[in-house]
Parts: sequence; C-alpha cells; structure tokens
Amino acid sequence: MRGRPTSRYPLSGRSTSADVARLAGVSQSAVSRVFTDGASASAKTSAKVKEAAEQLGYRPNRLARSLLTGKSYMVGLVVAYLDNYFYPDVLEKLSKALQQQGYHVLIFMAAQTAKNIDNVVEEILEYQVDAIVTASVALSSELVDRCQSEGIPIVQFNRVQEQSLFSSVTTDNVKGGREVAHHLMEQGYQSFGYIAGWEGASTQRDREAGFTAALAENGLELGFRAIGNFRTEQAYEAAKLLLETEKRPEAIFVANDAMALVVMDVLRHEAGLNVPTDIAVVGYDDTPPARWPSYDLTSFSQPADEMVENTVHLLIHHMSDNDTEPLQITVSGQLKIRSSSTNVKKVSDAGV
Amino acid sequence: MRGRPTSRYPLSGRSTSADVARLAGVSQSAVSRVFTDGASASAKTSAKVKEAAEQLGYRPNRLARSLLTGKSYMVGLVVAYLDNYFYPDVLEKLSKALQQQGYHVLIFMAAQTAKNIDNVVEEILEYQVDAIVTASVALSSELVDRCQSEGIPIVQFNRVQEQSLFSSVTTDNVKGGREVAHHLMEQGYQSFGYIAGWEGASTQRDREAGFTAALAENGLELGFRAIGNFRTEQAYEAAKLLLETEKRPEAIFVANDAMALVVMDVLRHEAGLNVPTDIAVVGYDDTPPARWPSYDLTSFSQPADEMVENTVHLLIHHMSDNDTEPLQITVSGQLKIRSSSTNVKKVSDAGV
DNA sequence: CTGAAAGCGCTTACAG
DNA sequence: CTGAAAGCGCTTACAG
Repeated sequence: MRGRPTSRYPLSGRSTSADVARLAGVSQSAVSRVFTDGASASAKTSAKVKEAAEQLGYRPNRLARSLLTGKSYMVGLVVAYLDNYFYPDVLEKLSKALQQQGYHVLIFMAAQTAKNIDNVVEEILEYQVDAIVTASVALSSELVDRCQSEGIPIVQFNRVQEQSLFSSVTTDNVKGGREVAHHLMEQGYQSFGYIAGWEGASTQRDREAGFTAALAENGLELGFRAIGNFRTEQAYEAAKLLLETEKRPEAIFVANDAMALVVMDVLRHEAGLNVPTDIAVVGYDDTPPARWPSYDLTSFSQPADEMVENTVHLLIHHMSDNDTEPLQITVSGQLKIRSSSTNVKKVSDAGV
Repeated sequence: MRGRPTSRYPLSGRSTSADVARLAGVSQSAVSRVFTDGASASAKTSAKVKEAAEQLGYRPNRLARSLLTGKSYMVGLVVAYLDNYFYPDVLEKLSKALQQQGYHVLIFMAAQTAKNIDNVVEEILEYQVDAIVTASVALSSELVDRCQSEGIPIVQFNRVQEQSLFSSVTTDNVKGGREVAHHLMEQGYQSFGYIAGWEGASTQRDREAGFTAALAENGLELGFRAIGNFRTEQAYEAAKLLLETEKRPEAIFVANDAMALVVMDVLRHEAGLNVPTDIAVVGYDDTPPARWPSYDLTSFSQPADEMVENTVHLLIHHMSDNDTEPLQITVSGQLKIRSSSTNVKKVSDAGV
C-alpha cells in the first residue's frame, strides 16, 4: 500500500486513532483505551482524547476492531420473502431488540431453494457475522456443520429441522393445526378443506398433520386440498380450485394468513359467498391484517414478541459460549377466534 | 495478542489465507491473488489454492479486506417503521437489487426524533458502510456534513430536504396531492377532509400542499383536518374525530394507505357508513392492501420498483465517484382509481 | 507469475 | 496509568 496518495487520511477524510493521538499529544494506545469499556485511562488523558476526537469527528473503526476481537456485532438474517406480513413485524422487532444489545442485522434475501440458501450463507460467513438467524428458510446439513465448526451459532426462526442440529424458535404447529380442527368441529362445520403452504417447510407439514390428525380422530377427513406454497398468487389459484370443486367444504383452513386473506377475498368478492355462513376460513400467524375489521379472520397466533425475545436470548447465549447445546424453544400460540369461522346458527343446529 | 491460546486458528476454527497457503505450498500472497478478481495467478497455482481452500472451508475475510480496500460492501439502511407496508416491499426490493451488485443491507431502526436518528447514523459510520439510505427519516444537516466530509454518500428515500444537500428519490407529492383533489372534484364530491401524516415529513407537507392548493383554485377549502402522524393508532383517533365532526366531509384524503385502511374500517364497521356513497376515501402509496378487494382503495401509487432502481443507480454512481453532485430524482407516480372514491351517482348529479 | 514485506486501523499483553 | 510493539487477516506495489 505504499503508493497510496493521501496516506494520512486514507479512507476519504476519515480520521483514525493515530490522528486523534497526534492532536491530543498521547499515544495511539491511549486513544484506543479511552474508547474501550473498562480500560484504564486517567481522567486527564480521557478528556484530552475526547476533545480531540470530537474535533476530528473520530469514531473507532468497528471493522478493524473486529479483526482483533473476533466480534463483528453483526447478525446475519436470511429471509425469503417479506410479503407475508408476519416477517416485517418480526424483522422490526428483532432488529430493535438486537440493536439494544449492540448488534445490527445484515440482511440476505434468499430464494427458497436449498442451493441458493447455501450460497447465500457462504457469503454471510465472509462478513464475519457473530451469528445467523434464518427465517422461513432451511439450511442444508453440510452448511450447518460448516457454521458449527466455525463457531457461528444459527437460530432458525419459525422452522425446525428434523435432526435438531441447531437451535430454533417455533410455535407448536401440530397443536395449532389440531386446535383449528377442534374449533371448526365445535362450530358445527362438517366438511373440511386445506390449502397447504410450501411442502418443504416444517411449519406447513406440522400444521397439516395436526389438522388432519384431529379430524381423523373424529372420523373425518379432508374433502379438498390444494397447494398455495405460501405465495399469494398461488393461493389465488388454489381458491379458484376450491370454487370449482364439486362438494365445496363448509370450512377451509389455510396454512398462513397471507394466503387466507386472498382466499377470503376470492370467496367473497369473486364468488359472492358469505364468510362464515357459506364457508368458514381460518388462517395462521395472526398478522395485523387478520385483525382488520374487513377480514376479522380467525387465526392461530404466533406471538412475534415472545418469539423474537427468545431468539435474541438464544443468540446471546450461544454467542457468549460456543460449546452450548442446540435448544429447541417452542412458544405457545393461541387460537384467536373471530367472525370468519363463528357460525352461530350451525352451532345450535349441531346441538340438535 | 501474544497470549492468545489457539493462535493458529484464532476465530474459533476459521481458517485463514495463511492456512491455505501452507496446505497448498504457496505464499499467502498467492492465495490472496487467487481470490481477487483480475489478479494474476497461473492455472496451476490457482488449482492448488482452490483445492486447499475447499478442503479447509476457506473464504476470504471481507472485514480484513475492507480495511485495505476501503470498501465494506455494506449499505446502511435507516428506517423508522415497517408497519407501513410500503417499506417491507421497498426493503425486499432494495436488498435484492443491492445483493445483485455485491452489496448487503445493514439495518438500523430509528425513532422519528432527529436526535435519535443522528445517534443511529453515528453508529452506522462505525461500521464503515459504503453508503447510507434513509427511508422515511430525515438527518440533521450537521450529520449530512459529516457524512459528506467522510465521503459516505447518502440517498434519502421518499423524503427531500430543503437544502438539497444530498440525493433523494421521491415521487412528486405536490402533484400527487393535486391529482387526488382533481379526481375527487371530478367525481362530484363537494366537501373535503384531510388526515395528515407526521408534519415533519416532506411527503406529508407536499401532499397536503398539493391537495389544498388544487381545492383553493376551485374556491374550495378543507372542512376537516386531523393529524394521524402516519401511525395507525393515531389514524384511528383521527377517524373518530371525523365521525364526531358536525359537517362531515363527503370525501377524505388520508396521507398514506396504512392510515387510510384504518379510517375506512372505522367508517364502515364502527359507523356503518358506505364507502364511497356516504364518504369517499383516498390513500397514498398504493400498498398491496389497497388493491385487496375488501378495500379497493383509490391511492396515489409510488412505484416501488422504479424508486428502488433509481436509488440503487444513485448509490452505485456516488460510491464510484466521490465528487459527484447530489441529485434529486423524482419518479412519476400515478393515481390508481378504485371504488373507494368512484361515486357514479354523484358524477351524473354533478353533470346537471 | 510469484514471494517478501509493508500497512489498513485497531486491541492488548508487556514493561515501565 | 502509559507507550512501544506485536499482530488480527488481508491487499498490493515491488523486485525478481
């Protein structure tokens, strides 16, 4: 780097600890100490340094620091889509919570394909993040090993891997699916449909498994099933199929709210059906729009606050001690019963 | 750092270019060259190095690299809230677009207060980001100077500063406000209300200025005004005030969709009013929910794709050349007319 | 094409 | 408490 022209202020006018030291008349180490918590510096030195720093607009270079300390104070977040409004909410909360702990979120958008996700994570590792959070995506086990061996903790948000090789925070999706089934049966609905999310997702599989298991225990089964892949466009197609089906179910469970809202709109506005008297609709996630009066959608709530809180705890825990075992945390969700599935008439009928 | 125990593999098992060099039997510089685009390395060396790297799971440390190159390939994004669904959309698009250019987004959540935003930006600077994008927030001019002198370009997304000290990407909000007024007048509405966003925001001021100016040109003025601050809870309160007002306007323009949806729900579901025959509602942003059939909200569209595209161009432009002048880019939006404001009966009345 | 060496901005034992 | 020095992992002229 000898040929560099402005070698005293290399990063375009940004001043360094050496500049501050020169101005304050102390050593560069002294400057560093003043900006390091718990390091020893006299009040006098500290004052001189702080004044010089102020004057030069100096702030320590975190990247240089991280080279020595091995901590970047960055957490990589891998996320597939933000049009499911559960995730913006989570992102905002996660980001704020981590910020309070001195960390910041570096975002990586990934397509759902395993190959793409792995590439993305490889890139994340180059940035020396202290930990990785994956939301709505799953990593290959090779990459998990890789992160493991490099000591980078991973927390999966809203997804579990079979092998439980690393930590995760989820709600009990099987239980959620069961509760939806019980609720609909209690309301007197007698035929049921399901619109699935992406079949590679544990959340999708568990929700469906719980739902169909509870139905089966009561001698019932799915009369309609279509795949929406957690995408609104595909949910639209699935809703069209639902309208075309010969024996339309009385109640439909949709694997998440983002899709359920689309389904509800198709039923009401394209087919002129009444929800819930013609057909009940239940979603999952309890995103803000589910609560909007125009929808008033029954939904199994995944408590974002609590999930984020647990995620942050797990991250801090794993980052402070590399040898901790992975933990699977299950937060309990709750069925939020609203008018999209409460058919008063049917309940009394059923009582007969 | 002499006392460090595992000095050969300091970052918990992560291997370095020196490790790869040792295994491949070449110099550390050679390894570096193989991983640098456009650097000279023979096919033989390259092959040896790549194999060794693969074996050790080596990837270059970007933080160390950035110390030398002065480029971190990180862009700081300052954002105040993600519950206005315009922003998650923007974030997803911005993140993907930058990722394609080799950059990644480091997120900073900031409260709307100037003091808080400045603190946040100071912190961003420590991370040595190559550029900063602010969305829905404004910086103090001191901090702008600071970034300027450090050569960090800033692009304001969806906000302009009076002094035009730095680049921005917006739609023409004055024009947007005017178009809303013209549309409502054409539809035959005769009395008008406005629910304002945060008054510190240029978007708010411009939308209102355009709206009231167009009304004034036709001898009309605002019969109702309340402040919603771009927050849904406050929009709810504003809607309540609207219901209590003595002479309820025939049409209400709400400064953004996030608030307009709340207002619409209050009008319909709490007051039993019909939109648009009892009262018309118009929003701004054209967020996805505005298009949902349950709302079908007329809204002035801010084209997220085009705005993001321009933002990325500006960023790349400024990052490649520090001495470029700030640019104010105005993307043209478009009024999306939907049923929340199209009162066919009134139109024919007005024709009489 | 290749290796030895300097240096990016910082932290941290070490010796005073 | 303080300064000189080593070193984090890397890039890049320089000389061969």
